[in-house]
Amino acid sequence: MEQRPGGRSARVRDAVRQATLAELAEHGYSGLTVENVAIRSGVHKTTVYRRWGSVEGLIADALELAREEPWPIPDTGSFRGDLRAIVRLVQGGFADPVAGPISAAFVAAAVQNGDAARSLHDFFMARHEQAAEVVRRAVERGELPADTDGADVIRMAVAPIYYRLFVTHEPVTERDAVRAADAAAAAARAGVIHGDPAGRAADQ
Amino acid sequence: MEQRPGGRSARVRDAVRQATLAELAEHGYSGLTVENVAIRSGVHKTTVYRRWGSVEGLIADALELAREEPWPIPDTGSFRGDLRAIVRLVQGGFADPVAGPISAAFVAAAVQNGDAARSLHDFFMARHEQAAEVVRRAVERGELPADTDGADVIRMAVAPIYYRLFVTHEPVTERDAVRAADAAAAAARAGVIHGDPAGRAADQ
DNA sequence: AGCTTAACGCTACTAAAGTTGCGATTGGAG
DNA sequence: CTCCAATCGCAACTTTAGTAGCGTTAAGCT
Repeated sequence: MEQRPGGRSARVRDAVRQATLAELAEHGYSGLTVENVAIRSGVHKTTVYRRWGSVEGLIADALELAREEPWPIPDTGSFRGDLRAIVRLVQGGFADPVAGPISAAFVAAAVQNGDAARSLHDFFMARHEQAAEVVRRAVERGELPADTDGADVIRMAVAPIYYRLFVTHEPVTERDAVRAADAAAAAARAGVIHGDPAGRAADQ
Repeated sequence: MEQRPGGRSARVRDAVRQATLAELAEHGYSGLTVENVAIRSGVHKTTVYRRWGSVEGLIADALELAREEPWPIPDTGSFRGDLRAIVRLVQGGFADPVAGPISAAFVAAAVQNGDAARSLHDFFMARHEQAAEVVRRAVERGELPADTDGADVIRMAVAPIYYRLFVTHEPVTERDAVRAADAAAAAARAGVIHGDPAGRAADQ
């Protein structure tokens, strides 16, 4: 009756997760197939289908793994510097030949599959909350209005990167990243990205 | 040797295009299949495969149709008003039960297929260029610095909408749209979104 | 150690996606 | 009007994705 997280199941899960990431890095999302993951992991095809259901299930599971590892929140001393560092970290991640395709695959999978979308949603909520730390510090330093919505500042800063990558399919340079960060910083400083009067704290 | 744009081919193409849009509106991108489009259009499955190749090809073609029809660029008298109107138009489009799924399908298809990505790229380049008109007017009125990058202001304004919809999968309210527009306006007014010194006019 | 059973491996099967070859239309030029 | 070639319709086929049934393995408990 009890689960068996300590034994074979755990080994299988790890093998499949790792194979999924490796396949994603090599062939991207459109080249990801259950059969190839099964072969690479040494786990049988039927088993993968039983436990993960589909390609999107594999990705949703890999996302949980990605969510666990924390994020280096910068502390440069200035708000503009922190924000620039965050956005450049995002841009650099997508430019990386290994991490880039994997991250892009997560976004691509979530566009199609509800489970992956939920996983990605949770992932970003955690990221926004972590990154909002730089806004809190800026408020304490008096650089920003007290009612600034931290998570929304992060959204404004990184959104143009994702917009270029996944919507308009334009190239993204480091210069674009810096500009997006500066734009969000300017808007925050102008007091435009303020917290809501009505309770909207819990999104969704 | 010559093409035959006037005859049967044109009829077939129109039928398939229309069937594609209808199927997208009903079942969304994940429910779009070549076979159903073939049945609905009255065109044989093989023919659709030969001319469009795949589901993504169908969408890429439908996109060209969408690109042709022009866009109502607002003229409210103030830059902030114009920008708000544009972003709310985008947000409203995705909220529409008919246009929403179709637009979302375009984005979803482009994430996976190179042809669809190119089509969508061209589509947005045209849109940005058209919408940048509101920035030009604002510059003439003296509301913005002369070297403001019009297309980039539009990008900053609409990016958070797409970011929420297709990346973080958060709900998008009208309030979010207004805030995104105001943030971009504030950044533009602060002179952060300025044109490049080195020639980067031709993107890509 | 021995037992129980959740989880896995394997083969065979079904369903759906996509392809091929050929004969039938049809638009357009002489 | 006649002919030609591009395009389409059609049926059969191949390939790939996903499922079902059943025997086998091994984790965890006594």
